Amino acid sequence: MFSKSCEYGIKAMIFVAQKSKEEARVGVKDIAKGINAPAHFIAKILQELSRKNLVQSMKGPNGGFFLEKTDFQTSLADIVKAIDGDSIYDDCVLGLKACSQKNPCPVHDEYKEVKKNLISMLEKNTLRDFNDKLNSGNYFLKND
Amino acid sequence: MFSKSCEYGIKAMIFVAQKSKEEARVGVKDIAKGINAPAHFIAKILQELSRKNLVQSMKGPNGGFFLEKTDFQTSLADIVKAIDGDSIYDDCVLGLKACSQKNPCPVHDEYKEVKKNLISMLEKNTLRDFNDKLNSGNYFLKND
DNA sequence: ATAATAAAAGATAAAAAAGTCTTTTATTTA
DNA sequence: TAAATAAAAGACTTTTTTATCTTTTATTAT
Repeated sequence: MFSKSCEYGIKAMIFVAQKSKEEARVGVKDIAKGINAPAHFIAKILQELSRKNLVQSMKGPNGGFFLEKTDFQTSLADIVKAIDGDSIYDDCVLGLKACSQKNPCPVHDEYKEVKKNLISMLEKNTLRDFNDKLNSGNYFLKND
Repeated sequence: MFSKSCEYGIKAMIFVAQKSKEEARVGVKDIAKGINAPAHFIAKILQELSRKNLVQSMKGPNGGFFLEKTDFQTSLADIVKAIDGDSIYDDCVLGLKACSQKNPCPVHDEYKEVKKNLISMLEKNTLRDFNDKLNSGNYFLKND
């Protein structure tokens, strides 16, 4: 479904959201531990997300990644698009270059519904939502 | 969503279904042209599907791949499982090893619906269905 | 039988994705 | 101002996926 980078990116963003209340910043090492991912790899991913302004960062002592208030309304779709691009929106299930309503592959019509469902899910769920879930203690960002 | 092998596999199966009426067999080269895919690559994929008995094959002159009557009821899910394994059924969207109802990732609940929708689509659509669609002339297995 | 045809099988190669390591730059604290 | 800290950047390595090439085996037609 998503690339590994994207899976890590989503988890990292949720983790930072969770930890970045009241001006606190989270370092790459903490994030890496918190989501069970390779530190250098997520550093790279977060740098990309930082360039695209989905997350903020600060160098030096007490530096790290953090979110501004408005960043909490970032949706899963925003993160996925920033990392994996628009493939979920644009690509044909069967990989046809120019699959469209007018030029559909045999699976186009049936897949359209699934896709709509998926995109709507990605667009309506924001970092704030996941934050609330994690606070309930019943959801996890790692389990091994 | 699916691996390239799986995309090719689905297209190849639909193509063979389409062409394999009345005992006719289709060669790898024809399939490759028909779905715009590398011949050796789809040969390998079809060999795998043949071993799993989703498609039949015959060597020698007038040999090639073909379907038996019962093969037409093969669903997309059958093909996907044969090539990509059960990852669509089993894997967590965020890649957690042991994500489950009791140990869910933050996206688990929301993704469950999407997944259900996707699986139901894959299970209900068979080669016969796509055959009918292609026969209508309004659907395509390649467009470049 | 022999030659031709086409899939089966397996080795090899190329490309992309995932992951690691090192150096540089910005920031803070002493 | 110097040392310490932590992200930024980019080179590099490994692994996986995708693709190609060659040899073998089965089948058919002459």
